[in-house]
Amino acid sequence: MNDANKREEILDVSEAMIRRLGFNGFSTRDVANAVGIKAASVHYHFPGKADLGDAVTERYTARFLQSLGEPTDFGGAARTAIKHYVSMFQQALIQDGKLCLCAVLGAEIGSLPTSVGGNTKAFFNKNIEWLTTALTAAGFSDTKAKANALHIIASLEGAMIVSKSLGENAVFESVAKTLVRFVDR
Amino acid sequence: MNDANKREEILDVSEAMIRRLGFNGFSTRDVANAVGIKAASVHYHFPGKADLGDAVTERYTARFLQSLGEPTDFGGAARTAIKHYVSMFQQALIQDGKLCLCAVLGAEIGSLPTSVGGNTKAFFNKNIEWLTTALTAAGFSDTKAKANALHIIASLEGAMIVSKSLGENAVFESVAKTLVRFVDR
DNA sequence: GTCTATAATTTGATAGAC
DNA sequence: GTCTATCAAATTATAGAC
Repeated sequence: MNDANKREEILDVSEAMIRRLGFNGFSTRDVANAVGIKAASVHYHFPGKADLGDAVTERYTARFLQSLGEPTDFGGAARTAIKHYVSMFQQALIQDGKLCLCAVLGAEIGSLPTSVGGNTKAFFNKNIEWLTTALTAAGFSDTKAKANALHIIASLEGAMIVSKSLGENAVFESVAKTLVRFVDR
Repeated sequence: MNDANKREEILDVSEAMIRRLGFNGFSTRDVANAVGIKAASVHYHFPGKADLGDAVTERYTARFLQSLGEPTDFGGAARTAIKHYVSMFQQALIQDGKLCLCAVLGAEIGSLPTSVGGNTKAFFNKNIEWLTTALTAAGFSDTKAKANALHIIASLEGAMIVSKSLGENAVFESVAKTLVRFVDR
């Protein structure tokens, strides 16, 4: 395992822990143990926990946006765009069994390092922009596109939390289904 | 300040801290400082932090359900029932500047004491039941009532988180407005 | 890059005086 | 009920050897 991979491994484990336990629910030692190194080595790669949080949120946002692709690629098909968007969250919850990183961080935004809070905010803004652009391209007015974008991201983030809390994927599935029908009208 | 009030004061401060910082974002010492007593005195009222979490979640759920009233009080008026339900969350976010307690706890459910996680789950189940009953009383089929109930609570919890993260109440207001129109059809 | 060793601080909690 | 005093463990690091 070379350096670059070890760094990525630390990020992988940290992201998983934040999404399962919250930013204040684990220690750098926990990360070290899971990776198989010592806590001091984690601090070599990331001086402070805030730096670790920064790197995790930046990587997560970049990866998420890249997987999303261009919002204009769906042309006039709003339903296709929304289905694609919904499937991104669905995959995270159902396959990985994990919440959206920024749903967790957003819930504890008051106790996050400033930079991590800023990255969380940026994630939401970029997602809203993506959805608004996709819906505008599908013929929605600017006002309706924005309102629908907010509704979609809020529903999905909330559905993940409720679904995970109840231990029933069916909750998320139901909301996702309702959402696709809803936006399609 | 008599005993009963001091206990309530501890609960007030603890609830506020959980809703702002998350369950792992504060210490019993923080609570003691805010109340103006010593940490040992907090432990007299609540032996462990889990007991404190239990009491906060139980009180929150009871108070929330009482404020909600009976779901059948709205008769056939789905829009009135939903508006009332939405206003409960609106008040918390806009006036108190705080998220729903269980939105925060649900996001960090993986690192909560078992009993607190159970109370969080119970809050969601009771809310879903309230909404389902209200919509059924308004003429929705059982299936549609349930699907709408899940959609409503998910949207509101998610909207609070996104809104708080972005520092814009407008996000919540938009989702609330969309939601009332949506359910009304 | 990773280790050992260490340290300052915080945290959750208890014992026992008042 | 609240306090002082205390504690063990955990947490977030840092210094310096290898």
